[in-house]
Amino acid sequence: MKGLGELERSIMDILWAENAPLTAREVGRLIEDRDLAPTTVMTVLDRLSRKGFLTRTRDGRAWRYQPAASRDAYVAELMLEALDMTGDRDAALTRFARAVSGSEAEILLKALTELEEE
Amino acid sequence: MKGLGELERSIMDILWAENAPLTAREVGRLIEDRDLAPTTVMTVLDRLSRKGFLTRTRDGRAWRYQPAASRDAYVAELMLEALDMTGDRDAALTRFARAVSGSEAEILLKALTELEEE
DNA sequence: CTCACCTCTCTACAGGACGTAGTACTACCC
DNA sequence: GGGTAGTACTACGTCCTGTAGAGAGGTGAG
Repeated sequence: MKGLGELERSIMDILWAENAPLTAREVGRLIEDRDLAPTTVMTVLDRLSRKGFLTRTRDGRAWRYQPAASRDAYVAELMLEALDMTGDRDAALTRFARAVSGSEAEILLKALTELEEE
Repeated sequence: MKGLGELERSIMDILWAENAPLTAREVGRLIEDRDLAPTTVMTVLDRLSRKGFLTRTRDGRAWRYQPAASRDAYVAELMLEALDMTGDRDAALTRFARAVSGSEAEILLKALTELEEE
């Protein structure tokens, strides 16, 4: 999986936040801070769907875009990818476990113990 | 933190594997597969140290390079960085926990419970 | 019907990162 | 003193990303 650029991520953030599939125009409207040309938004949406991050379906002559995967799935995949980079996964995992803050450690712990119970 | 290119990562891998600081020539000798010009290796080592991934110290006229952080630390940091990207860290963590394979889940679990005991 | 407009697709371009390497200069060994 | 090793500086092609214009084709208002 490739990483995302800054604008690409902003746009993914918008689509992840929204629950409905959006058109390019709607996405453009939701990026207030930057004053982007409509074609810019379209181009980025197009690239994102070509990269597999977005799915699009026709709505009249417009496309509606929506994330192919949830943000959580994306983040988890990034984390696994990082983990794959190391020779010693155990060491990396241990270090990671120590680095997460307390409340998050609890979340992890809970998710893991639930797994075991299944 | 920025990501690494492919050659950059190969070189980091070599330096992470070796325990001693290496010179450019030594690194070059350890990359057999590719037939790289010595200057290529030097350039990449230089960029890596400028990016903060390597530390270098003089050894006569040559530089000796060594990783600024362990690979595990790097991997853990990448994972945390991915985690920072999400709005809902708990969801991402939960998903991550489900995605790691059984033996790794145990490693994580162990590291986490050890944390609690401290 | 016609014109303004929306949306699409295609094409383009600049800047940065990275892989790759040459050149020029210095210091050292034999 | 010439080959060797090492450095610093410069360079260039490629790919990715941000950014956007041009042109085509449908669509609603008047």
